[in-house]
Amino acid sequence: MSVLSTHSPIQNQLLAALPATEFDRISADLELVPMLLGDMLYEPGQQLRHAYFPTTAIVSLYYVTSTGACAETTGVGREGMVGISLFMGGNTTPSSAVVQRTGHGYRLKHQSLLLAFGSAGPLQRMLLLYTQALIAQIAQTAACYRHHSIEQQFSRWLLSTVDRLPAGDLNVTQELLAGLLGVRRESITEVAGRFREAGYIGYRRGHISILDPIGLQTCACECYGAVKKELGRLLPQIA
Amino acid sequence: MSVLSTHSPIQNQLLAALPATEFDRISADLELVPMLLGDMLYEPGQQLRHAYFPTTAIVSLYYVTSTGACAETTGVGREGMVGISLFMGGNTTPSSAVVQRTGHGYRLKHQSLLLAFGSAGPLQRMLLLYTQALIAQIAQTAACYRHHSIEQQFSRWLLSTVDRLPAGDLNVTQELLAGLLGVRRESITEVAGRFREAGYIGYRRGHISILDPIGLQTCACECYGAVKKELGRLLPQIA
DNA sequence: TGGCCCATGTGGGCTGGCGCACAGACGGAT
DNA sequence: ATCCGTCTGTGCGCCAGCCCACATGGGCCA
Repeated sequence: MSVLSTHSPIQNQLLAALPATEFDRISADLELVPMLLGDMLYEPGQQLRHAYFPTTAIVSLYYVTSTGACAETTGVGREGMVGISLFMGGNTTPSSAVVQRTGHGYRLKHQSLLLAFGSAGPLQRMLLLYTQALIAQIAQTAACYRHHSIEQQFSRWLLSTVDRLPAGDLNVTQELLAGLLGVRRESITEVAGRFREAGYIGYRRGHISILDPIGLQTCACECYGAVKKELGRLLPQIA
Repeated sequence: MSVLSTHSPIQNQLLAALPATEFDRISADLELVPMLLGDMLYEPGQQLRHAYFPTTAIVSLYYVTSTGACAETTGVGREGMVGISLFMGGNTTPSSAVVQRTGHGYRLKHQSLLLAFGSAGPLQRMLLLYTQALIAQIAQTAACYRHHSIEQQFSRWLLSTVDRLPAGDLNVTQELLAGLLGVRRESITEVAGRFREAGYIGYRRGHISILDPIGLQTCACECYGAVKKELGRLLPQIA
């Protein structure tokens, strides 16, 4: 099974939503890249050279505090892109981006992106709308961190992650996940145990699989649905 | 003392940073408006008609959870604008914006803003850079909510608020402030008491004045400085 | 097949922030 | 000058989530 036959840029929903003529303008510059768990796409202050459009990979954007604690501000999967600072003008951000699920994506050179963005067509419009959705997502995360329990946040994270997955289970250790959410590993272990007992999820060393999304939704806060709804409002072509 | 003699659009730092020719294109459409404590500039889902450029007023953007709890995601003063969803394309947002400090600002009709934004000049560039700064601010707030104590967050809030003020004290009750930060009123009372004792702030019924910003900084988390630094990096013309 | 590393399970003690309840006191309005 | 509503002070008990320490066991590699 060759790589060429199984991968296509239109697996990324943003790219898929572009009108054909607009897509053709950049398609030659789209470069398929493997994205491996732990790959650091950018670090604070580092100049970006590419924007990434994940297809099967998932990326986490997060902040690191001065004491070393982490907090994921949002995830990016096939519904989005990484590197909005390229067209927003800042070229870099104070946050970090790391691959959270191994997979593939397409990257686009800074120049090509700017060129396409600058022509004020559908691509610009789409990227700005996606950025607005991203803002809503980050803001929702802030409220979620402030008010919701670990159980709620964990459910929310699981649900939004399966939405970004074609299928199958996640290769994530509880340790890593706790790090992303900025909570103790033990707290995750405890909640995960409850969820397994309830039949919502299954897991073994380094793997989590969602068995009952509906059940999970009863545990999640409204943030999951709110973010999804806003993305659908802004970019109805997606999902 | 007439209103005309004491108010000018260039009291807003974004407007002031525009090149003269660019500023002239919109200046005729800028309308001075009073902004009173509690004024709701927009609610979730409500179609915006104007963008606001505060001069002496301060606005809070916040989320309300399904249980009625609030969480401020960011504030906007003379350094920024309210209503980015107008040029981002979504026209509305799931958040709310309310005036937190009485003052004035200039508003600009949706049409005029779009027209100026669409010409891809310095104004577009500036608004996008400001939006990126806003994203950084919201993301930092998320991390802050996750990891920092009420004392740290309170200090941070006070410091970033005085930065938006020409001078003088704040007309804010502890109750309102607790609501914004999404914490108990009693928690604010307690920390405020400690700060007063330390000589950092003074207050009486509904008023807070910052006496020792340097002292407050020793209590604040890095978020205050980080946000300020990022704004300075993206828009060096401002402060 | 055996060994080792790292992910997961479990328990105990601690504390920041919550919820509730009520007392005092400032200050605008009559 | 008085009154009353609202803002501020304070004291409980409570619990989610923290930090720390250690036991167990799965899975990869030699």
